[in-house]
Amino acid sequence: MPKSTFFNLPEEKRNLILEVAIDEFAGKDYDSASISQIVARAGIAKGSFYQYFEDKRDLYFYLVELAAEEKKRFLARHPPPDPEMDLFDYLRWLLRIGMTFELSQPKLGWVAFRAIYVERPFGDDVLDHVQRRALDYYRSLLQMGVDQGSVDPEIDMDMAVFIVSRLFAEYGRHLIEREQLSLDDLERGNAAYRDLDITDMEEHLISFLERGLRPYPRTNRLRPDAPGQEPAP
Amino acid sequence: MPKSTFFNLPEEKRNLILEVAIDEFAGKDYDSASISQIVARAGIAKGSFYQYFEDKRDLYFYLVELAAEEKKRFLARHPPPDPEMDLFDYLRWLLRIGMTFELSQPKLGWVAFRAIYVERPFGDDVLDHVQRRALDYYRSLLQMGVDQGSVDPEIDMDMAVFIVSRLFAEYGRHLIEREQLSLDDLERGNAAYRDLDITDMEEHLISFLERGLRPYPRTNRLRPDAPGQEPAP
DNA sequence: CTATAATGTGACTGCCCAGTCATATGACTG
DNA sequence: CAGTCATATGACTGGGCAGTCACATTATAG
Repeated sequence: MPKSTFFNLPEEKRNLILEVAIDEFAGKDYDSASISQIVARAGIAKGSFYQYFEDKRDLYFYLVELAAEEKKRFLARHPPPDPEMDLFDYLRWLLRIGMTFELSQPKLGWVAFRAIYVERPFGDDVLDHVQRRALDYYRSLLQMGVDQGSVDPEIDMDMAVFIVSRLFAEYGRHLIEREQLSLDDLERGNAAYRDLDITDMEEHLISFLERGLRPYPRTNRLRPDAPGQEPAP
Repeated sequence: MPKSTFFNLPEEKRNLILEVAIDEFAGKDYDSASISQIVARAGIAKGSFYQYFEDKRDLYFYLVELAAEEKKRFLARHPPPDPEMDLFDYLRWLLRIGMTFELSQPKLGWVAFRAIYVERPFGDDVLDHVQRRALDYYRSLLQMGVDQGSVDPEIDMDMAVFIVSRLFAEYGRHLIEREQLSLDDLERGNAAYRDLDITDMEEHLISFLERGLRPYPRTNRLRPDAPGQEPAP
């Protein structure tokens, strides 16, 4: 953990340091990320950095935990309208909110992505734990879906968890690359992306998952013009 | 490109250098990968390295192209039994062969993964080109699927390409992590993984894709015991 | 104001790096 | 044999790095 001096810093200075550090660790390996660069860009002395953090590793862990924490907080701040809703409506919400987060703080997203999928410079249980918790979350969602009757019980649960978690995790980066969005612009709120097209794409993704997961004799919720099994209102 | 001296090297020495270099670039960012480490581990002098390659970048590009080339060759060496087969049978074959490759040369896979999804240290058209070709390949497959009637034409093609390509790309690494396989053991052919479970998982993945992509009034090829629409033989 | 504690500083250490180059070794030619 | 060319070598250069430390500055307390 950072030292108390770091948390005593005026908020603006603390945020600047974090911003610069996130930028550094978002774009580079742990080994390549440079404390010298961070202090230079944040306009503080090398020595000061070591008043705030034990060492490079300390900062790194803090950033990774920050990423997990911020995402959790963000989701909590935008709760689903109805916790009892159908699984696929829930997934739609989760994807929407997740993408809003990813598109507003893409660099934190990269820090997390690197830590989970690219490198674990310290072997590290913490990351294992964060990742496991995320997977368990998806698993419990899907299990609820099975119980609700929204997910075909014949589907292999491990595979379903893999598919949903990876697609959700990849989708943000895919979008950013596809639309050639600049991470800096996104963070500053300057990026002009077409919300309409994007929610369209999310719809396609959810629709695909629904086709893949819902039991066969299904109510075709996705083509409301098609003959369904629901009674007319 | 490497210099002619590199290709004139006795095969064994050349392969050792490549092996060590792949290991280095598989585990680290371009910036962190160390020529000094490579030459030390390969038992050659620093100066010799620069007889073989222009510079670090030269080696890096060569490795990335090698990865693409090797994968292409591997696929060509294991052609599908029937090029006219149903899309999902074709995808099953593609996944099977792709995974065989990924599990026998996981480090090359990592080099490619880093180059495509993690970092482009040189802006680089080459990588764009490789990636685009892969995506176009998936796209043409899926388009053929639509023409065959195996893929619902209502499905958004971009989304389908995204889903199939990412899941196929992620599946190998997922498997390796899940089964805690050691990359070194895999490369040496020492890893004991249970082929049975793995092909089971592949079946689950293909089955999911089929559910998600095939048109609705579908012949249920995946649960042959379920009532289908085919006439009894 | 003075004394003490907390915070800020940047020159410095030892280390590793990519890339160079003068020199050495070997291989082939006449 | 001598001469020429290709290849091998490792000490060396300049630069970046994480982390340290003696000292400077600022805040707090008595």
